[in-house]
Amino acid sequence: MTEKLENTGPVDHHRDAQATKERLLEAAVRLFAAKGFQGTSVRAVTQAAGTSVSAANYHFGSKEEMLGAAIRMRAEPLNRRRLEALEAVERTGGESPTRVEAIVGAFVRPVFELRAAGVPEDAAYRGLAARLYLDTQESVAQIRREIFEPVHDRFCEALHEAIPGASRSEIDLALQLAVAVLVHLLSHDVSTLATGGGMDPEELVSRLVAFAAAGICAVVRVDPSSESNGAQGTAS
Amino acid sequence: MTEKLENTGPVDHHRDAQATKERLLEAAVRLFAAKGFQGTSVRAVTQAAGTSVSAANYHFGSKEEMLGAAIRMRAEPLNRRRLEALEAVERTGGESPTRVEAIVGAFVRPVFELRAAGVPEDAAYRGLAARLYLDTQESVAQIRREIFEPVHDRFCEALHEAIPGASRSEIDLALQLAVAVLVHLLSHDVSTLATGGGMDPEELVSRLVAFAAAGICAVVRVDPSSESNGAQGTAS
DNA sequence: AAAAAAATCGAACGTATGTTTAGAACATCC
DNA sequence: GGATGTTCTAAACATACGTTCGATTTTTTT
Repeated sequence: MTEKLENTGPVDHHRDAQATKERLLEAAVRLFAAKGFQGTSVRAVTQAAGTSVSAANYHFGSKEEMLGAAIRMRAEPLNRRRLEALEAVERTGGESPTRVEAIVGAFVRPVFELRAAGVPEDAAYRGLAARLYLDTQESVAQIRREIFEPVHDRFCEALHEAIPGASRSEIDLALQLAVAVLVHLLSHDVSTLATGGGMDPEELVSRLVAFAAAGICAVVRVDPSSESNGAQGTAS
Repeated sequence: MTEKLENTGPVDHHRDAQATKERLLEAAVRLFAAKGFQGTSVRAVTQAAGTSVSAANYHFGSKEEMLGAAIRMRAEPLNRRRLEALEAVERTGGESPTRVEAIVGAFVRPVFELRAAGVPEDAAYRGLAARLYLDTQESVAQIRREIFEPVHDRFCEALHEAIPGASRSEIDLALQLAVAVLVHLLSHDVSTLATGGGMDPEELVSRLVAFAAAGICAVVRVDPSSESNGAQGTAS
């Protein structure tokens, strides 16, 4: 049992205490984010962490469990901040369109504020979270569901209350699409997108929130009987 | 040199003519779509096509080139239909919000109409197109740019004309976010999403178009000087 | 200080990968 | 009908992968 060790202070039990496990986790976050799960070998992670392959399997048992541990480490502070922000929104009232945008903001903004919250290497984690959403491999999808589904459901409820007329499946679709927009921005380098387009990152996030909130409202407002909605049907 | 062979007609050079190459391409589309590029081995493709590994490398030279050929085969009809639909929209006038939705529809709807256009296995290709957008591996990203960037630029121009007040970078961001929404719907099984939510696929597509169009309009309408836009800044 | 447990390492195992090679079947051309 | 080029195959190749094993070092316990 090497599970807990609260005092991460400057103890010199041996050369670098249990730093190996932490170095492995940080290297895992960075590499999995940069090259994906399948694209990253255990050897690449251990090499980046300055240790051996067997050390990784000693601490995590398998590559998949290593990914799970790396994600859990970073996802928990994110989930906490998201729920905090949502509760803050719920305490202050507001009309429907404004409220939707506030809820979306509570979901989106914490991702970009991890550094401010004291969690380092946030850029790498953003990439990892995006990977999590994009990977369709079952073992990865399982980790994703385990970690993000409770928070997703919680935001669904909040949206449902903010948009009383909508059905549960409409809300669910709307939130899924909003998440897709966020993930897209995360999977591409945010700073590149911003500077390339002449926006500072904060403005980029605001526009993302505006896009998603407007989209959600639009999805939900569609009349359930309308069919000829777009430009052309099956024109050829 | 086995490069070109224009006469794809019913010649019976030997037992099944050049059917091997086509069987390889179809198996490649299906498997790459289902399990991604890295997750699909050359052997899996050749086994599904009922041929040998060396046949694949004989026809394509490498795994990457096999992916490229598979994508090109399916992407060209899609691109053609998208541009046709866009031209149809441009011939008919319309005010800004309606016009944006029509342009988005011209981008989105052809993806779901490939079967109607006579291209089989469209479901598999939808998955492959989504993979293309999600994969960050450079060799895959290169194929994506080569195939989709011209069409993307064309739609950017159309949106730019439909929304006169917006800057080029705003339009680019808006279209990227719209693409993200489409890709998300493609990467998950559309029919599953639809039946699970009690919508028929056509309605789902209409809602997707509505989401993206509303989002685009919202992104572009943001005042370039506003900053306190969302719900909370860095509350904690 | 002796014994026990935990942590780490180098090396190996078995398998799977993308690619290459040498040659067999087949069609086409002179 | 033999020469030629195309299409395909089985086998081998070299490498990379995730995991396991035995031994060694370090820390904790007694």
